[in-house]
Formats: sequence, structure tokens, C-alpha cells
Amino acid sequence: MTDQHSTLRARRRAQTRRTIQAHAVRLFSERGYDATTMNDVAEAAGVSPMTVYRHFATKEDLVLVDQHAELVAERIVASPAGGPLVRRIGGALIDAATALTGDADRQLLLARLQLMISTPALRARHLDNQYALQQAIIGALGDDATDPDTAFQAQAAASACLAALHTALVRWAEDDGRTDLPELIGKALAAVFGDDAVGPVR
Amino acid sequence: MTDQHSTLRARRRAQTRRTIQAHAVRLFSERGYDATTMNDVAEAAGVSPMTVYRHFATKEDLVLVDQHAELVAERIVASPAGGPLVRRIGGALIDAATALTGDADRQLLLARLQLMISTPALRARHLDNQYALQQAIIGALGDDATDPDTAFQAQAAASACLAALHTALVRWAEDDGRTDLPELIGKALAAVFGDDAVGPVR
DNA sequence: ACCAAGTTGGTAGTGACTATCATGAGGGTA
DNA sequence: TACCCTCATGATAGTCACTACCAACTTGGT
Repeated sequence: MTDQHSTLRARRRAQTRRTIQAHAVRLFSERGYDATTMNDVAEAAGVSPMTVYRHFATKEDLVLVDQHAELVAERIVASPAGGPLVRRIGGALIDAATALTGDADRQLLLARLQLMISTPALRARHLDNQYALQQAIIGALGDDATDPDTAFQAQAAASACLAALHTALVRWAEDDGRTDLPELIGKALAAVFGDDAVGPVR
Repeated sequence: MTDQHSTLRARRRAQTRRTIQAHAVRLFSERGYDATTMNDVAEAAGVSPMTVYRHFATKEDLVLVDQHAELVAERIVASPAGGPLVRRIGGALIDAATALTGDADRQLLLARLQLMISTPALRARHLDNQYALQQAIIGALGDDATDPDTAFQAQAAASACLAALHTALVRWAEDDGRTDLPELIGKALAAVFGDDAVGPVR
């Protein structure tokens, strides 16, 4: 629907959005998140404060916005429905991480992640995003939500997988992205569930 | 240090603090968190807005403040140092939950938890508090932080335990506190780590 | 009675965020 | 080419969380 306008207008909009976010992340990293105002970001990006709010609903979104949930969810749906929960979820997380860290703006991803971890307000909202991701995963699993016990187990398994993911992300950020992220996620999952639960050794 | 003043002054201060929080949680539950201003809280509690800020640094703290971390940490320290991580941490969480749900202001705890889960801003900060609790747990484990791999495994185990805790808390809040919280936590841990990992069946 | 310290209240600000209206630049249609 | 219609952007004024800063009052010990 809103996609294939692809005309000049859409490209410009996407461009200003990228510009704003790039300047925002840069300023936040340089001066600190709290010490940077929305006006500072607008000025650096060469737009009015209003335009910043048009593209990012909150200051936190300047760092946090992503739609990785879809990426993970579609891999969950594609995974064999019969397998153990942890393997399905863990595999999807590793696959998604492989795709993301191969991406061009991997540096931006790393900078954003480091901000998320070091800034309390951002860390909180990041964790909440993970919680939203958890609900997306539950939905993608396609299990019958009718049985409360099954649902409870799915919640528990997914939350633990995401906890492992977060542990790996923190480690990755601390290493400035030098280590292989998918491998780190695999190690974290193995540390939680045991070496055999995650799948064949890479 | 700051405790045994216990004189009239300290008791009054504690009293106003309780009054403010009680009115705040009531208003938040009735009208919604975002629809209630700090002035509303102050007015309902019969104090000036300044006084509210003196007792609670942020609006979120009106719902979130607790020092459960110490409660858990001291139980971790008391647990046998040799055992498996998951059992030590899980046991401490269950013990702490048993103590808290037996408490007098259990209703307040439940109301606060329901607010935390339903309000995005509060949920985010609650999850961040869990993250802080995780660090407290890691510290209480007393493991050598020198070995990065050991530390990484401790982080992964602790984060997964807290994820299970959170799953149990959500379920408890949904049930309006009717189910037994410690038992729920045990089930969540069992769902994540397998039935044998948590300890002898209750 | 007197002083020190702690609790409270008032004022004036900053900064995130919203609502509303105005303007000018695409982009399809006659 | 001329005409709208949409949409991205901008400016203004306002709300609300939160922060100094200063003033007044109460309590507890000497």
C-alpha cells in the first residue's frame, strides 16, 4: 500500500529520516543521550524540530526503532512446526542475527546497541522491545493458545531465549562487534539450555 | 545508619510517603497512568507537588520502587556455593516470592504489578529493574569474574531465570494473585530448564 | 530558650511532546 | 500546460515531568 510510491517524495522522506537518525546517534554517542536535546538533533540534521518528531515519535525512537521482529517472526513460521521450542526460537534468532550483521549499516547497528546498553532510559525501552518481540514469537509459533499450560510454557521458553539473546548482544557490544554475533548467541543459548538443546554444532 | 532515628520525624516521613504512594497507585489504576498528573497525585495526597518529588524521584518510582534485589541477593549468598547456578538462583527467587506474597501489603504489590504490566513506560522500567536485579544476583553468586566464559555463563543463566520469573509474575497478575506465586515460578523454571533442574518437587 | 537539621512549600525555569494552522513542493488528471 | 490534491515541512502556543533555588516551619537535642 504505502510502499510502491517509491517516487521522489518517498525517497526524500526516507533520506531525511536516515539523516536525522545518523546525526542523532552521532550526537548521542559524542555528548551523551541526556545532554543532547531534540533541538540539537534538528539543528545538526538541518531540519526543524517538528520534522524530527514527524519521523520519530519519541527521542528514544531515534535510537531504538527497528523492525527486527518481523525478521525473526517469518523465520519462526518457516521452521518445522514439530521441533522443540527452544531450537525453533534459537535458530530463528541466530539466522536473523546472521542477516543483520552482514548488513551494510552494521556500524550504525553497533553504535545504537552501545547507546541502548549504556543509557538507562534506552536500556529500559530496549528491554520492552524485546518483550514485544517475545509476543511476536509466540504468535509466529502457531501453537494453540487455547491450552493455558502450553501457552505458559511457550512464554517461558521464548523469554528465556530472548534473555540469552540479550546476554549475547551485551557481550557483542562490549567487544565492539569484533566477535561473531550468531556464534555468541549460540553460546548463550547453550549456556542456558545445555549444549545439546540448541542444535547441531556449527 | 539512617534508620534508628525512628523518632516522630522519621515515622511521619514514612507515613506521608506511604500515603502518597497509596493515592498514586489508586489514581493510576482508576484513571490510567498517563491520564494522571503529578499534581493530581499531590492534591489527592494532600501535599504539595514538591513533596511528591522529594519522596519519589520520578513518576515511575511511584509504582516501581522496591528493594527486592537485596532480598534475593542475601538468599543467593546463603545458598550452597557449589550447586548448579540455575538451582541457586531459582531457589532464591522462589524463597523471596514466598516472603513477599505473605506480606501484609500484598494487595498493593499486586496492584503495582498490574500497572507495571499494562503501562508501557512502567513495563519498560520494570524490565530494566529486573536487569539491575540480574547484576545483583551475579554479584551475590561470588563467582570469579576473572574468567570471561564463566561470567558469560552466569549472565546467561541469571537472565534466563529472571525471564522465567517475569513470565510467572505476568501470569500471577493476570490471575489477580489467586494462584500461588512461588509455585508459578517453579513451573516457569521447569518449563525453561526441564523438570529436574529446579530442585526437589515441592 | 536556642540552635541545628530536616521537612515542606513557592517560583521560575528547561526540555520532551502535542495540537493546530499555514505553506510550499510533488504528482496525477483534464 | 494548467489545475487540484496530497503530503512533507515549518511556526506557535501549550501541557507536563522534572530541576534548581530560596523561604518558612517543625522537631530534637543542648
